Amino acid sequence: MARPGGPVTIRQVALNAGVSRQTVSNVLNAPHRVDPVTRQRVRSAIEDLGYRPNRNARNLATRRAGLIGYCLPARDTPNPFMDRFLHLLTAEIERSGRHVLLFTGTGIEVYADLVAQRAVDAFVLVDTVDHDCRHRWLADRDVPFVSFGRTWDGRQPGPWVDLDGAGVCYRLVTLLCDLGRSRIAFVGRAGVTGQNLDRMRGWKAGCTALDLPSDRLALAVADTVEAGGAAMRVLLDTEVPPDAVIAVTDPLAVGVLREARRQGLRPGTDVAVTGFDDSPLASVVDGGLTSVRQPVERFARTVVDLLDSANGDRGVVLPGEIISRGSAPIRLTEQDVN
Amino acid sequence: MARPGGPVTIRQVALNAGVSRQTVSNVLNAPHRVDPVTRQRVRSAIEDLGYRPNRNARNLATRRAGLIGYCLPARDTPNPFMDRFLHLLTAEIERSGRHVLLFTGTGIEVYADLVAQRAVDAFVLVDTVDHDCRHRWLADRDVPFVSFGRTWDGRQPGPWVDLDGAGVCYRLVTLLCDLGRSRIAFVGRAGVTGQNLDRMRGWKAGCTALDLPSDRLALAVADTVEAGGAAMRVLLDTEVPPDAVIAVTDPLAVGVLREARRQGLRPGTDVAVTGFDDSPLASVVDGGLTSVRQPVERFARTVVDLLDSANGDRGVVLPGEIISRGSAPIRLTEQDVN
DNA sequence: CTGAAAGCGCTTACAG
DNA sequence: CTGAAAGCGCTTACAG
Repeated sequence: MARPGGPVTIRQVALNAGVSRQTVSNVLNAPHRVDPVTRQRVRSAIEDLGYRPNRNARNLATRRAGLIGYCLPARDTPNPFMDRFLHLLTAEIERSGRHVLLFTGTGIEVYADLVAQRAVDAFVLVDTVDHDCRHRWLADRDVPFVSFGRTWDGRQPGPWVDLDGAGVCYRLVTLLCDLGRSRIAFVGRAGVTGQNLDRMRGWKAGCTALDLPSDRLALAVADTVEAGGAAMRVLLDTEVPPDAVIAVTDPLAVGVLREARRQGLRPGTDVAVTGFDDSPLASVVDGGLTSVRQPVERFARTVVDLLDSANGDRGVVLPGEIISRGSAPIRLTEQDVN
Repeated sequence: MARPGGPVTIRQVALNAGVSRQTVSNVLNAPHRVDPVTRQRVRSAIEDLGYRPNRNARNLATRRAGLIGYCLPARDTPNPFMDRFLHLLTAEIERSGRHVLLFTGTGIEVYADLVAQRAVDAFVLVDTVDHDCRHRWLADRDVPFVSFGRTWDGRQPGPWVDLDGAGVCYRLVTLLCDLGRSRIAFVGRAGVTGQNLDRMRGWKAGCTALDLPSDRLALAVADTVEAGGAAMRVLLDTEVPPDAVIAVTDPLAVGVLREARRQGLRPGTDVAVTGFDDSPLASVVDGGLTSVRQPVERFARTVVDLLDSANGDRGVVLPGEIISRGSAPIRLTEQDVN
């Protein structure tokens, strides 16, 4: 394995097998072109010497990088969901001998730099924001990419994958209604983003379809337990308080839950509460928090599929999975277990 | 920026500046060697054309990769602490124009492959286990690496960084004693690892130094809330139950807390509880969980320092920081706020 | 089927 | 200080 005299090159394999370097290359890249006998001989030499083509040399010749750029942004609060996604994405990309190249800079100049250096073949865009400028910038320069998340601005360039937030919220309303709930509130985030609006839309549509009121709405100022508690305080400070709350994140839901308990309400009984992302919080909360699990494996797989299929501007929405726990003991039907 | 005719090469810069390609290269890599006037002219051309050297070509010539390998292992349970570390490490490495290359395979053959392909310059080893075989393998082949975590087997090859677990546990005992606690228990993990033993050693040493008993010990079978609860049940099922518990992880501490409450004990009052890692859980728990925060910024910085200093087999232990919350309202002194 | 040639885009000694 | 030469280790047409 570890030869003296540095790493093994294609020249040594060629010498060892008694062929030219081109033939070794052909065995690796176009095996059908070389005689089975020669092929076997070369393969033995490769095996014996533990040869692996030098990545940089190969990349230079093929004008590829074998790397996919991924921005790992600074987060004020950890996001286990995104970390899981990164892991699965990395594994998926590895299957084709490529790897993920990580960077932290968020400015477009960082992308420009990576492109100019030919350091990556493509990008996977995450933490997409409304009107994200990266998509257009990359598309204009013919740099391949796939977006995890939408920019919510009409004609989004490039392929993308996202959760069907409206769909799962609609479904939550239906299931909460089955549970006998009729005053279903929604706790979103202030500074309404496309994602928020999407989920809110599903909630509204569900309420309308079932003839339930959809006027119980509170917006939290941050994605924290405290902000969730504050939002719940607002909701409870009305004539007829809600008997169910759909929160757009788990921390908010935990805050809602805590405030409810503080005001003497029994979670799951007096008020049903649901969150999003099925974070570790959800199972640690007393009694458990019902939450929407995102199909993170499918997201990762789909992203790589789109990356490799050059599928134009195709967008894919995937359904969320409702995980029922004590905070909202929803009875799932076969429709919910895909 | 985006020129027709593909990306800008060094040849075009040379033409544009009226010099040879070597001179352009020198301006980039040994500016002192070229005449200030020429240098300025070349720099203008670089600027005008938006030139950035092709990474692969440069790498091939310099026999470097500009990439640091990092294995992102599959986790059954999310680890926000390690994810933070990865982010900080990436940022730190970026400062020198390098990047992190991610992979998921844990077998040594994955490392061997990356090395043979010259895909990375070095590795950062995380999720180190007792008697980890990677360190010796890499050291034997002169592949640079730095370990985050110890192998706990005597002569560990290569530089490493780790938490002073014994030190912070010793300190915890002292502070809990100041709080009037005299029956301080320890909840570790079964299948005792070096990390466990290190922390346990600190706890034992602290108890001994203060003339406190150190016989209250329970081992949890998994790193979960449930296992923590089970361990606490064991500890409470004795003649004189503990009035303080040091748990080696936050999930275990949450389990301890929950079990205590279930048995009618008031956390922070009847029994003080501390955890490790200052995870999001710690601040979400009612009243808050006192926890040991790891100096993750310093870890990342130190790892990169060691990576670049070729500092032989130097090992660095860094102190933990105690974050006091309701579950163990420890009074910190200036000694604890470094 | 196989190999001699050219080239990928840089850098590193080394003459001038 | 500057440039002609050689080389990094591959691959890709293209003759034979």
